[in-house]
This record gives sequence, C-alpha cells and structure tokens, in this order.
Amino acid sequence: MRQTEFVANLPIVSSGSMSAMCCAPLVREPLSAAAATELARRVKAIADPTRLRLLSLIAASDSAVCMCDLIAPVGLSQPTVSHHLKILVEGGLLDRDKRGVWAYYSLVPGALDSLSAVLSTQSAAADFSNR
Amino acid sequence: MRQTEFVANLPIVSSGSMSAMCCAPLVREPLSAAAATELARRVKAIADPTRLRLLSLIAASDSAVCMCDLIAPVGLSQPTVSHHLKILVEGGLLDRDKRGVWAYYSLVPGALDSLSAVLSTQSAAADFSNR
DNA sequence: ACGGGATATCGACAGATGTCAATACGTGCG
DNA sequence: CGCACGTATTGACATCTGTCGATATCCCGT
Repeated sequence: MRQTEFVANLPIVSSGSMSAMCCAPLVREPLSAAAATELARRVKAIADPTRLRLLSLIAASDSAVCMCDLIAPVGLSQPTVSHHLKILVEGGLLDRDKRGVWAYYSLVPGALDSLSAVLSTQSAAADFSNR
Repeated sequence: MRQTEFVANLPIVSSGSMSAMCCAPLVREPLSAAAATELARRVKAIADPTRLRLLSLIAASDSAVCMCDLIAPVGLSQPTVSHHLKILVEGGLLDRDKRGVWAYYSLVPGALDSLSAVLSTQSAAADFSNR
C-alpha cells in the first residue's frame, strides 16, 4: 500500500476555504469532510425519483402548486407525498405556504441554481453573463 | 381529497419529449416516471459525502489520480473506497484506467456539467456562451 | 515459477430510506 | 359547536446503503 508523491501536497482536511453560502465548485479544490457532508445533505434531497418529479412539477409551474394537485401525478399515497415534500423543504429547495387548509409549494429562488453551480466545471460567472 | 382545476391540464406521464442524451431541465416540463428514475440514478451517485470528496479530489487534479492516493484523504478502508469509485464509474461520472497494477481515475468530460445543466433554471445556452 | 503488493469482490451487519395504513391536527362551513 | 376534509405525523416494515474484514484476482519484479 504505497502512495505516489502526488499525495504529499494533498490537503487532507482543507478547512475554512469554502465560501460562506455553501461551498466552492467541486473542481476548485478537494472538499473538506464537513463541506462534503453538508453538500451531500442537499444532494440527497433531490436523489429520489419521486422528489425529482415533485420538483419538476412545481418548477414547471409558474406559480405555487397545491399539494392536492401533486398526489395524482406521482401516484403515491398522501402521507408519502407529504414526506417527500418535507424533505425538499428541509433541504432548502421548496417553500411551503399554508393558506388555510391548503398547502402551496414553490421553488426557493436560486436553490437549484446554487446546486447546479457547485457541480458545474465551467466558470460560475457564466451563470449570470446574459441576464 | 379534491384537486384544483390546475390538475386538469397536467401531463401525468409526459413521455417521449425529453432529449436523447438524458432529460430536459427540471423547469421545462414535469419529468416522466422513467426519466425521473434515470435522473435519480445519476444523482444518487453523487449523493454521498465520500463520493463527493473523491470526485472533488479527482476534479481538482489536472490529471488522472491513482486510487492509492485516494485512500488516505478520505480516511476509509480500501474496499470501501473501491466500492464508492465503482458507483461513480457506473454512474458515468468517472473513467477507470488500469495501468498494470494501478488504477487511475479521471472525470468523464461533460458528465458533471450535464448534471449541472439539468438542475439549472437558467437558459442552458449560458453554459457555452463564453468558452 | 514464486511471492508481494495493488485492487476488486464477497459476506455480513448496522443504520438509513421509502412506503403505507392509521391517526392526529387544524381549518372552515353549516 | 361539530363535522368534513386537507394535511402532517406516527409506527411498522421491507429494502437499500455504507462500512469493514476476509479473500480473490491480477500484474510485476526477482
């Protein structure tokens, strides 16, 4: 079990160098254990077919979507849909707006783009270059 | 358990409208069940702190990285690291290049950006606007 | 050919996850 | 008030997942 000399200048725990809002792009520098755990928490929130469908149903709509309209499209029980929506809210991807008895869900502005930016290997500046 | 009229014009199973390479951006239209399952499979590949660290270690390097150099940074056993790398390879994110006894891993060009593009709510054209 | 070392696979196991039925909670209407 | 209904929570359960030690596989130098 040897290592190449490359390992000598590898930061085992590169702490305190990521941006405050979340973390630097993956290609910039190796993630610290803490940063990786935090990023994984957010990625796990969208790592499920049902949650991706819920997200796209809401994202494709131009206004907040009532939960009652999300149950039939995904074809699962109401508690299960509620469970997935909760995970998306806790993951910072959705906003819940309870109007009386009804619960309306909408995208948190910038949440998906923030995840997208971390994954991108392109310069992050391109995201806002045109509009 | 009622539904608003909004549900009337919701595509329950919008099939056959996604691009061949993978799938349209989440904001474009609701994902079909099949497309969501396929996307989730790729997202799950990066939905783990260890795999994110491995990915960033490799992405931050400008050349392929020997597996022997990946064990110490993540602090896990060799079989576990091998397991995670296999998932990343099967997820289409890493390339494995076995040179004799050593295994070298490198990013699959465009794999991360493809994931990033699906998540982005911005126009995908921005990704290539400047280089 | 032999042996050592790098990597992959296997088996086992604890803990996380997705799902549902049952139930609790809360709001608005009659 | 009391009931109906939309939503959230709970409990249970099967499955998936991450981890390790042990072992198999494969290459290379001696």
